[in-house]
Amino acid sequence: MRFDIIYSELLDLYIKIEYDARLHSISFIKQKNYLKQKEKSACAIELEGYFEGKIKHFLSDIDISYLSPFEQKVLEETRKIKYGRTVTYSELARSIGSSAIRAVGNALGKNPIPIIIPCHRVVAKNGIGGYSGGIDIKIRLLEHERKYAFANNL
DNA sequence: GACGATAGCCCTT
DNA sequence: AAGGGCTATCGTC
Repeated sequence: MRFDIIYSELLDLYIKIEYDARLHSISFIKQKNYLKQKEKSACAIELEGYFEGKIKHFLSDIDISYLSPFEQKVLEETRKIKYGRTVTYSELARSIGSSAIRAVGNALGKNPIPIIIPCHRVVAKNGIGGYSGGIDIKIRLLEHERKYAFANNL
């Protein structure tokens, strides 16, 4: 398993990206306690593009095979939400043929690959809902996407 | 069984 | 308008 660290000005946080052949996890960290990598993964480059408002969808291969079937379904469905758009927990549940609205929230809370799996685009019907990494991150990501959503292509 | 990143309804300030 | 209680719903632990 290898990892990269990048810095996000938008969030004022470092982001750790763990991967082997496929992307394994993304986590937000306050301090860069690790050495800088010489070579960045494709995913790290994509993420940097994302924070510049240039990248609007990700091509990186992900590995979430160790999660339960339900969780995988929720996260795969979340991946289909387009840049700058939002969907409610209940809409997401319905789209996978379930009425387990709260279970959807739980599954999203376990998302090991935030941003690439855009769980920040899932909101409550009346309000913003939650975010494991901290609600301020969710708000910033959504504002950032609103800002760039209509800049050019999708 | 209890607990949620829900939702809807029905109160009370 | 905002917040609390109650209930339905269902996948995890």
